[in-house]
Amino acid sequence: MAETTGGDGPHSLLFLTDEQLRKGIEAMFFAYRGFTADADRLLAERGYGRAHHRALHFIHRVPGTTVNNLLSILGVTKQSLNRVLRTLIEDGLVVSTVGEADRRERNLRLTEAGEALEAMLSEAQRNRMRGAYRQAGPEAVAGFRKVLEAMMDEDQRRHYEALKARD
Amino acid sequence: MAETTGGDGPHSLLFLTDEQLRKGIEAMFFAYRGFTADADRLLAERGYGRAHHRALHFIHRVPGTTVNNLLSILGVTKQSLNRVLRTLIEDGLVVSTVGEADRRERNLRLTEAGEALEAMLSEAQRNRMRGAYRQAGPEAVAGFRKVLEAMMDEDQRRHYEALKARD
DNA sequence: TTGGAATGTCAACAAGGCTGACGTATTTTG
DNA sequence: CAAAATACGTCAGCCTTGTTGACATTCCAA
Repeated sequence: MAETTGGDGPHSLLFLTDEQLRKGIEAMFFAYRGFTADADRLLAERGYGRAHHRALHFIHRVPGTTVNNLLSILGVTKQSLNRVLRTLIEDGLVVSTVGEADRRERNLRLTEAGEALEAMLSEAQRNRMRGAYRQAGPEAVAGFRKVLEAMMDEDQRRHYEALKARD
Repeated sequence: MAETTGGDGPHSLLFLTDEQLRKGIEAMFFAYRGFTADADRLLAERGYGRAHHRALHFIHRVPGTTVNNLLSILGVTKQSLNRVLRTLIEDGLVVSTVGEADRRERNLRLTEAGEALEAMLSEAQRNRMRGAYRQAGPEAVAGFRKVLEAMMDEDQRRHYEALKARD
């Protein structure tokens, strides 16, 4: 009985107190800054921002993806994405080709230079994540992923799962 | 031997593969959107943004804090913070008083209206977090926190720990 | 008393969100 | 076949929130 109401064991509900929730909220805030810090530095050196990183990341993950699909993953307007995409194309990091089945669509792919930058950013972010994973251990990592997945909106989880299913 | 190199058990290093790290990275990206979504909606209805939320949150957490301390927690420039702070003061959500020990400093506090808005935003974010915690369970939550803490920069962790130590 | 620290303010600028409107090409549908 | 819907790009304008730089004020401390 004490196990479900007052105890500290695995069936305790003490992890749902406002104070515990608040610590989780603050942890998310501070950790997200660390999460993006390294890539942000690399991007700034090249005159890019996080928006460019996001585009590079998802075009790398889903080569040949359409503009519409990217819009839905990123959750921004086409005008906003277009601005970023235009500079990436002008700079020779992304190529846009007319769709084969549906010629209204554009298929987006990274060039070699685009892949190179994506790899650099991705490596920086993986290094940060690897350090955290190693420090925390496999069980913690499983919990980490579980909580994050439960925190997503439906739409976001749909995109996340679709990406997870790839390779 | 297989336990440390090839196995899937608690001593496996398979959680450090690039693919696992990538899933963690994408989980962070999508989850952070969910994390902020509810409060963002409430803020937008009132003509505020995330910057206002962050200021309200940390002033609530450390009543009487100085501008400088807030700057260091938030990691932005004083000009950027000042703009946000000014609107909050004009709108009667924050009061700034001259410091007693050091009259150069300004002590920041929430008014009743400020506390009310903070409580509303905080509740929205806690609800989201509570849902995720409940779904994931206490062990997962412990791992979640552990990984996030390991992901922070030194400075950020310092601020995080200082806040954790309060009440 | 003077130098430095803390704070505030003005100006200018950029990234990256947003809305609304419009044009064009293409596909789908009635 | 004509009309509607879709995919995309773009122009114009607005907002928030970040940045730098310059400068004034106030106050503490050497």
